[in-house]
Amino acid sequence: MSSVVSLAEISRGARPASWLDSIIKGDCVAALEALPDNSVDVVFADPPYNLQLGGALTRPDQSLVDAVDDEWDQFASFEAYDAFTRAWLLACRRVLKPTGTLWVIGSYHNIFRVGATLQDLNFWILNDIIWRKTNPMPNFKGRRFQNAHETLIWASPNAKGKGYTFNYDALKASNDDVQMRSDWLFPICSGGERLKDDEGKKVHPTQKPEALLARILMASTKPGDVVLDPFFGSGTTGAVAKRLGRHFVGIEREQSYIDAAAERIAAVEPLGKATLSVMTGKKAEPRVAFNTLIESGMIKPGTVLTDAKRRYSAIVRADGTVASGGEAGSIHRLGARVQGLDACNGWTFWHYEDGTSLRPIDDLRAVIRSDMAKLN
Amino acid sequence: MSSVVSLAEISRGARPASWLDSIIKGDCVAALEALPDNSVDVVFADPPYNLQLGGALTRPDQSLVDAVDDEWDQFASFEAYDAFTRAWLLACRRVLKPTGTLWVIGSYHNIFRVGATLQDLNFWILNDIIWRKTNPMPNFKGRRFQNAHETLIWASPNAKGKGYTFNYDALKASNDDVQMRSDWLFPICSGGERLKDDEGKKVHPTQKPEALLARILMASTKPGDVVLDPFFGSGTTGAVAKRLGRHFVGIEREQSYIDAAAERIAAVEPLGKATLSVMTGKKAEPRVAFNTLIESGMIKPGTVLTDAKRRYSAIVRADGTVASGGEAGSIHRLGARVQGLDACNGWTFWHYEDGTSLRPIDDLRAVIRSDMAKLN
DNA sequence: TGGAAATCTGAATCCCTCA
DNA sequence: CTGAGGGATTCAGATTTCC
Repeated sequence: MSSVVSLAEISRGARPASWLDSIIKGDCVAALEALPDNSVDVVFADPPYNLQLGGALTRPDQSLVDAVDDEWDQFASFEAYDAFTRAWLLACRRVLKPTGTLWVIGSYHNIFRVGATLQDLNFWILNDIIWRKTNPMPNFKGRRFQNAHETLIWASPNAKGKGYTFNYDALKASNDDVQMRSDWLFPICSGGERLKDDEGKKVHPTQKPEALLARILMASTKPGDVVLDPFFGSGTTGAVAKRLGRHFVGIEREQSYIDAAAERIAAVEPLGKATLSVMTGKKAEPRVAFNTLIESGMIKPGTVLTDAKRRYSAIVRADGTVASGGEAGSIHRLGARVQGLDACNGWTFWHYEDGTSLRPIDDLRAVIRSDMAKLN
Repeated sequence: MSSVVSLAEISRGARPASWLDSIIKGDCVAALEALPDNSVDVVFADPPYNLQLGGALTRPDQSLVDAVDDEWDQFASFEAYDAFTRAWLLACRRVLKPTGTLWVIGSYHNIFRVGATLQDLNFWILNDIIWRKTNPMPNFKGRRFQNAHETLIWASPNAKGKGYTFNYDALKASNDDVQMRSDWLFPICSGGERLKDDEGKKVHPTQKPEALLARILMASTKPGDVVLDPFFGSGTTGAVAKRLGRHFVGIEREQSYIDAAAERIAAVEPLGKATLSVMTGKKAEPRVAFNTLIESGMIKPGTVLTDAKRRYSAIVRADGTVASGGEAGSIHRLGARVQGLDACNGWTFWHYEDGTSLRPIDDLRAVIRSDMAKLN
C-alpha cells in the first residue's frame, strides 16, 4: 500500500494515485507545494521543537527585548521558529479542504508559539487537548513538576470553523455514554510498538503512540478520508490511517525514517469494513416532515396534541401546521411560541393520545424512518 | 489584616507595611509602577482570557448560559491583547525578585499568546500545568470535545531560571511519595466557596478554587513570602495566602470586587501547619471507558463479545461502539437493546473469550483501573 | 421532617441545509 | 452570499422544591 515517491514525480494536479498512501521525501513546505489545493481532510503535525533551525533570521522587534540584549541569539531563534511555523501552516492550509481540520502536537517549548501563530493566521481553535502520559519520564533533579503531558491543538483552517467532521456520537458511545473530554490518558510509545533498529536502538526519538493517533482519526475523519502528516517521522500516522481505512500522505526528509516507516506500514493489516463503520446520531438520520405523518394517516387533521404535562395543546391542521390560541406554525415554532422560548424540538415536545397513554410524536417519526430503512 | 489603599498613598520605596496584605485599586500596570523593585516572591496572574464569544448559547433545555461577556474581557484584536500582555508582564518582572517565579492561568483562547509573549520577553518556562476540572461545563451542541481543563504556565523571570523556590519534597510527601505531576485535578469553584451577593448572584464570573491556589503557593513559596496578584478579582489569592501564612498584594480595578475580596479575606483564619493535606485529597475511582480497552490493545476491533450464556453476540468496532444485527451503540445501550430492556451494565453483561473460558469485560476494566490508580 | 425529584449552574470562541 | 427554518444538543454537583 505505501510507496515512496520523490518530489520530481509529483506535479500539481497529478491524479491522486500518485501521491495517496505514499511517503514524499523532501522538505515539508517544498513537498506540500506539489500537492493539489483542497485535497486533504485532516492534517496531523508533530513539528520539531528544536529551535536551532536554518534559514534567514529576521530582525527582532527591539521593543520586546528592551533591557535584555544579551539574549539576542535565543530571541532570534524564536523568530526563526515562528517563520518556520508560519510557512508550514500556510502550506498545509492550501492543501486542506475548507471543511478539514488540523492537529498539532507539542510541549511547552514550542506549543505556545505554534498556537499563537495559528491564531495570527486566522485558524480557528476548536479545542486544545491534553495527552496525559501514564508513564512519563520523571524529573530527575527535583526542581520542577514531572512533565507528564503534551498538548495538542485542534483547529479549523478558516475563521468560522464550520462544517468539519467530528464523530461526536461515536466518541460518546465509546466513552461510557458521556461526551469525550479534552484530557486524554495514554501510555507513551514503548515496548513492542516502539520501532528499533538492528542494534536495538530506537529508530525515532519521539515516536507517538498509535492509540493517540487512533483517537484523533476516529474523532475527526471518516473512512476513506485523506490524512496528511507533514513531519512523518516513523510513520505512526500512516500506520494508523491504513489500519483504520483512511488514506495517508507523509512528508519526511530523513531516509532512515522513511525506510522504517514504509516497512512498518507495509506490515499493517487494514481492519474490515464492518469494524470501521462509524456510529452516528440523530443528526445523520433522514429528515422526516411532520406532514408525512398526516399523509400516511398516522395523525389525522383535527387531532389535538399536548405537551407531556398537558399544559399546552394544539390542533393539527391539514396543511401540516399546528394551531393554538390564534397562533399557527410548524410543530417547532408553535412549541417554542406557547412556551415563550426561542426554539423547541416539536418532535419531542408534542404528544398524542395513544389509547390510554400520552406518547411523543417522535415515536411516529421513528416508525416512518424504520419503514424508510426497509426500502434501501 | 487586609486594607484598601489608593495609588496616591503608595510611593516607590515606601516601607512594606503600607502595601503589604492590601488591595490596591487601579489599573494593573499603573499600580505596579508604585511598588518597589524586587519586592515580590511570586506572582499569580489570572488575566482576561479574551474569549471572543459569539451569540447567546443555550442548553438543550433552552436555558441560557451565563456567558463571560464583561467589558474587561473585550479586546479589539490579538495585537491589542499582546500589547496588554507585554505591558503587565514587564511590570510584574520589575517588582519580582530574580529568584521569584510567575504563574499565569488561561485557556486556549489566550494562553498560547501569553506563553509566546513570556518567551519573547525572555522569561524561562519551568512547567506548563494542566488544571483538570472534575466538573466542567459540558459542550452543549456536541460539536467539540468537552473543554475540561485550563492551562497554567510557571516561569522564572530570567533566562537561566535558577534559585527559585520549589518545595519538591513537601509536594512529593503530600502526593503518596511520588513526585507531583504537571496535571492536577480539582473541582471548579462552586457551592459555599463561591462568593455570592445579597441577591444570590455570583460576585465574580471566574472565581478560582482555593485548592488550586493552595497547591501553587505550597509549591512555590515559603511562609512569609510575598505573593502579588495583579488581577485580584474576588481575592482567592489573598484568602489562600493569608490562610497559609504568606503575604499578599492584590491589584484590582472594580470596586465591587475589591469590597467582596476585602470582606472575604478579613474572615480568613490563618492555619496551623497540619491542615493542608485536606486540600489535595484525591478523587474516587476513575471512570474507565470501553474505548480504553480498545486503545490499550486489550480488546481488538472485530472481537466478538457474548453474554455469559452465549445467547447474544456483538462485534467490537474501531470507534469503540459494539454492533449486533444492524444495531450499534455503547456496550450499555446495545446490551439493553438485545435483551429488550431499558438499561444494562455492559461491563458485566458482555464477555470475551479468554483461552478456554468466557470472562466479563469488567475483568479488563479492573486491570486498567489498577494501572490508573497511581495517577489519581 | 426526611428522602426523592426537580431545578439550577459553571471562563463556551457550541448547527446545518436549503432557497 | 444571507436569511429562514428544521430540530439537535449536557455533566457533575449543589440547591431547591415536592411529597
